[in-house]
Amino acid sequence: MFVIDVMSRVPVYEQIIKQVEEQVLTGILKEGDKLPSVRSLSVKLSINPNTIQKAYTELDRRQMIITVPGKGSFISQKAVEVVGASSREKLPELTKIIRALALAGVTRDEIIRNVNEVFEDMEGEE
Amino acid sequence: MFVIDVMSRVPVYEQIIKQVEEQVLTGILKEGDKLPSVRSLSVKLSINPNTIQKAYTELDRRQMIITVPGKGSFISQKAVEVVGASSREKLPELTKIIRALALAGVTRDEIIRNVNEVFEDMEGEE
DNA sequence: ACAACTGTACTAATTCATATAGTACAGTTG
DNA sequence: CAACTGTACTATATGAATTAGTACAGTTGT
Repeated sequence: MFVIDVMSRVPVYEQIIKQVEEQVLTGILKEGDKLPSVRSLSVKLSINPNTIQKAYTELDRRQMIITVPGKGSFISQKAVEVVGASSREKLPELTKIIRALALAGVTRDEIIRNVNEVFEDMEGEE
Repeated sequence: MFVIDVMSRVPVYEQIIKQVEEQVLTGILKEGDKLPSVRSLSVKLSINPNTIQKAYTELDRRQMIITVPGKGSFISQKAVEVVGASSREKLPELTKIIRALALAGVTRDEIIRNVNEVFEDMEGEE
């Protein structure tokens, strides 16, 4: 369900958040789907429960999931909308990377080819 | 010369390295240019000299600069080549961001428009 | 009612990279 | 010789991330 790299400089709780977002976007996780419980996931990943809880608390704050005490945490109805909006905020980041690549001598055609490849790959997956 | 954000999660020494790389790529820094001395830069930026030294040591290890004990640190002849090569390694990162944007509903046209804008802006600057 | 699950809250301790502080040594410049 | 340059080293401090442990409360199924 989740793959954690404990050596990464990205905090574990952020890795979890990111992977939930990705799986919501790709449709792996849909509205109403239940996330693993804090305790069970902590066992599966060999991560302290508090770290998992931190991720879940943040996901709940963003309204990506709805947590019901005693029942569990579930993907919210607004999840796709929320993560879609936050992803759009990455457009400036895209611009920065393109600039860096361009300065390094990567051509416009090369980048556009890359863009097209990504879209074609994704259409192939659907 | 350098702008440091001490609140950033990116370490100060990495910020310095990044800005030297950028300035080499944009031509602000050219072969033979002298970097500020470790001590003077530490005063300018109000950063501990050891932090500056860490950045310079790493730049030297990458052969971006050549340091001459007693004289100073200078942009190397290989600098553009080195930073260009490392920037190319960011192509996979570009792919990841494009995927995320695409999943979030950003269209192919929208992204390609962004690519073209960046290149047109850069041509305007030259 | 009870056992086994669920989320939540809280304090304390630990770990680690980053950054700071201070000192010392050696080469260069004018 | 004074004032600069880079380098090396140890010790300390800081703060985020993580771990550890405990406790409380709601839900589920038998």
